[in-house]
Amino acid sequence: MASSTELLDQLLALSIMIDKDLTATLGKDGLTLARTHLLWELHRSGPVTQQRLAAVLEVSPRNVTALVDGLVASGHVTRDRHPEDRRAFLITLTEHGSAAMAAMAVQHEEFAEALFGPISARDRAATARALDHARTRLAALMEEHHGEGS
Amino acid sequence: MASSTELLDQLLALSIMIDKDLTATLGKDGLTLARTHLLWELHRSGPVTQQRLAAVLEVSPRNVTALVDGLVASGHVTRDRHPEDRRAFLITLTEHGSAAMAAMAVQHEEFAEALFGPISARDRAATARALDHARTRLAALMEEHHGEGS
DNA sequence: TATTGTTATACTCTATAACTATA
DNA sequence: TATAGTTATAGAGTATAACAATA
Repeated sequence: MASSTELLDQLLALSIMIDKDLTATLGKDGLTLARTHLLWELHRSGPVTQQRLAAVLEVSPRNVTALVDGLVASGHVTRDRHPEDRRAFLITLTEHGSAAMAAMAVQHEEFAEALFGPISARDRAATARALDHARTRLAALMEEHHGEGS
Repeated sequence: MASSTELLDQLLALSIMIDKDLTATLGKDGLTLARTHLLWELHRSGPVTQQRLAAVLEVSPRNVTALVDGLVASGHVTRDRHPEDRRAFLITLTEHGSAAMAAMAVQHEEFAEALFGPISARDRAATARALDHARTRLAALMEEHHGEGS
């Protein structure tokens, strides 16, 4: 009968499993979730400044410095002076980083297909509606809490 | 049309939001996700040893020591000598910890109701089917990877 | 000899505050 | 004066390895 609470618990259980699986998979390539998130953004946007990355990833500039340090060391990105603003750096994917993101895009689709492929179109549509509704509601709730907090 | 990939992305986006909201909410009570997870297990099982907690939470015994240290300091649990095994400790919820978990159970249901309450029974059932299927498939995948790894 | 938990050590993610170089 | 990024400092979560006390 799927009560709201059961649904939430199922969602959380699945999230935790995905997180664990992803962490293990990335770990084999010497990557972490946080660093991969940064690489993924770079893949989507092209070269950007660290300030920009901090805004998009919603983490502190200090944190971006650390993440980029690691990714430079692992050869996934380069940190070059910005040609027009000598205060800033441009973070750019190396070939290695690009290849890793291209492979990840493929894996991502395969993963999605493995998890949800065999499900009926009708159930997929219903699930999309439910998740979308939950996301909208949660965004509203967080907006309220934000108001309270400040 | 909700492709598998779109569904996965929606799921991931919602997971991240829930995680963020939960972290913020717990933070107001001086709790963290990892410590709350431990408290929740204690709430379900009653007093147990650290070894037991390490197994259930799937983290290292060393990590449990650190988590319990924090929870003792915040007054959520007590660490008492096991009456029958002098090597071990029994971790027990204090009244404060019990009250926190009782309140959390209520909040959890309210949260689920806010997110999924307004969704039709039919869509909830379809979502439950989809999530359950994904969980089962993922468990199988992880089992395979585990075999490869070792 | 096996188990329970700790100390020692280390890595990652995260944040704030103070500071430097540049705009 | 404002912005980009770093150094300094700190706390949480996580892990392995070596060790103590007890079984």
